[in-house]
Amino acid sequence: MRFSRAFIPTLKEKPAEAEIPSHTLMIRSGMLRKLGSGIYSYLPLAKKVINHIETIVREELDAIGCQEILMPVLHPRELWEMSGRWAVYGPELMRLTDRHDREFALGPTHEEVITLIAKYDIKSYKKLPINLYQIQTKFRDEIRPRFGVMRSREFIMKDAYSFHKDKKSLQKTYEDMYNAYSRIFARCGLKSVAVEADVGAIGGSSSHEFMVLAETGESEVLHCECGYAATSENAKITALDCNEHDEMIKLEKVYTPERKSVEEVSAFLGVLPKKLIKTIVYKADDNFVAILIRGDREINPVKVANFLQCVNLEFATEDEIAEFTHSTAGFVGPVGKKSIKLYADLNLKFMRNMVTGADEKDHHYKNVHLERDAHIDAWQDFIQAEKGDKCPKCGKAMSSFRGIEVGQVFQLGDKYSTAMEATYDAEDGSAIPYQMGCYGIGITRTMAASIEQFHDKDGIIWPISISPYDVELINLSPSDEDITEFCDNVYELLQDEFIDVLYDDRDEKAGFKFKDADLIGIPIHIIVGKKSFEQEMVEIKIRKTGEKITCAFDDILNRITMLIDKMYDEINKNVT
RNA sequence: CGGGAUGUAGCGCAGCCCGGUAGCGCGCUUCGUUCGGGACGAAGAAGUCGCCGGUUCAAAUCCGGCCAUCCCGACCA
Repeated sequence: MRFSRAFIPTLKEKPAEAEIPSHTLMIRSGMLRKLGSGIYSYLPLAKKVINHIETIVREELDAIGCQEILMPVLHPRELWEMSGRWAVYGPELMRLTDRHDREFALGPTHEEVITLIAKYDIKSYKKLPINLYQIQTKFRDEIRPRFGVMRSREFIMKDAYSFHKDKKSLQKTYEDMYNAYSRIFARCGLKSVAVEADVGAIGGSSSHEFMVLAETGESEVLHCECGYAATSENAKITALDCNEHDEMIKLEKVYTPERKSVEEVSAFLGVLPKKLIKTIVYKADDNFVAILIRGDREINPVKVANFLQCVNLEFATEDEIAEFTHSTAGFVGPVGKKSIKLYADLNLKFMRNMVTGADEKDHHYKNVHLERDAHIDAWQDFIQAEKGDKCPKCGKAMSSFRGIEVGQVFQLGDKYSTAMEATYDAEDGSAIPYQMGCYGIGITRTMAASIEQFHDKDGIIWPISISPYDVELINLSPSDEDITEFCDNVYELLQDEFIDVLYDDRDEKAGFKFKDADLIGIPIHIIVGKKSFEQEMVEIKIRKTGEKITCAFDDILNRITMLIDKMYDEINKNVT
């Protein structure tokens, strides 16, 4: 492609709307334009990257026997009623009504549609297992879209669904998909890790998220040298230090004027935060409950919601606390008889001599022992794992890094097939619900994740495997006929060898072209200028390292081919 | 949804407090000079000042309402 004819509207300045590198660079490099909050157009450079990622995805999935299909975006309400998710999915489901007042959803995921297809057309055990996928635009009405395509309301996703006669078959496909995912991200040139994910209410036996390592990632991943890795939300907690052998002291109410927060109470009473118990009142759907956790730890709302099996979980307001707990916000505590359920974190079970709110303004209790002084309705793991916590597998301290979730694999079991009465006929003629798996990859998010992982102050650095072009050919003297004729020839020579070239033939100054080239981030630049031309040489620059190689005219094709091969070798050595 | 901020030319911004002809830089068009890291000069095109209403002789500017966008939080298969 000649740059003079290409639609690559680069910008010199940082757009006001962008915060993180991938967002800023996608706009500046002319890949992306915003239509509304969380809604973007992908311009030619982005579309080429998307195509490359999709090609890798298709190759790897087809190689393990998946088949590509395309399902509708528009889903009738009745379909979502069948699975029960019209009610459960919540406001994130985009809904609309047609001229006949019939209701629809814009598909955020396709378990319902695919299960219906299977229900009618995959009737025999002889057809199982089968694994179908599509690459398509998904819609999710995120509360707060942000970071460009990283969290948008409309995005491109690859979603696959597998159907099995039993769990063993599902497990096998799950492992195949897991391996295919590892290969896909490796082939995209990305450093990724698979981490244990939340199986929660669905209760499947296994789920993993694939995280691309990046400082700006929204997820914190805890990992251990033994190989265990999980997001901080999903990581299991091992028991914290406990003072169960301390002497138990008599309960005592103390005056704590205006001290509400853990920090304030801790400082005022001169006790460590870990000796306090936080009592957090939640509104879970229409019920009010209190969760107790240790003062120095953060609550994990995912664990709370899973435990309570609720759809909406939010903090109770001060007024609601007053009305439903007969207590005072800031001084809520577990001691005595309660009007709402009390659930406590497991780590508090044997803790002695703790400090809690006294359900009375400006008062706390000291020396609380929950087993003695309160009635706890259930003990459960509620806290968020942190860096430094003990690994649940081997007990060593875990460290942390940040990551971007680009994919997830999931064993669904028979959740949807049972709900939608989707069964196959087994050998003995009985009708049995399918075992199902589902597997997603955020295509557009993967593109952004690559930029987060590989960029510098000048711009993007694409891995060769997903780069919009293989080579950028820069003619520094477009007004010079000999040089231009030479460049035209190099352009054609490379294209004849199926090397995808962006040819900067524009009548611009050298610096201008260099800046654009660095910004766009094509991995190899061929620079043709007067000085080197006279010596029958060109300059080859490696975008990633800045390394410059001089190269004789008749060696160009050879050198470029070698460089491209080398770049692919670098990537492929990480493909297992 | 709670808190904060912003909407003025394609992009980045000033002007608003103190009402009176709508500005700057980049980009765009034309011409000339320049030509290896975002050149220079000259000429030019381009804006219902987010929308609606109010106050006023007069509103980008003051007042009210609405909408949109961004940030923090809550939330997030």
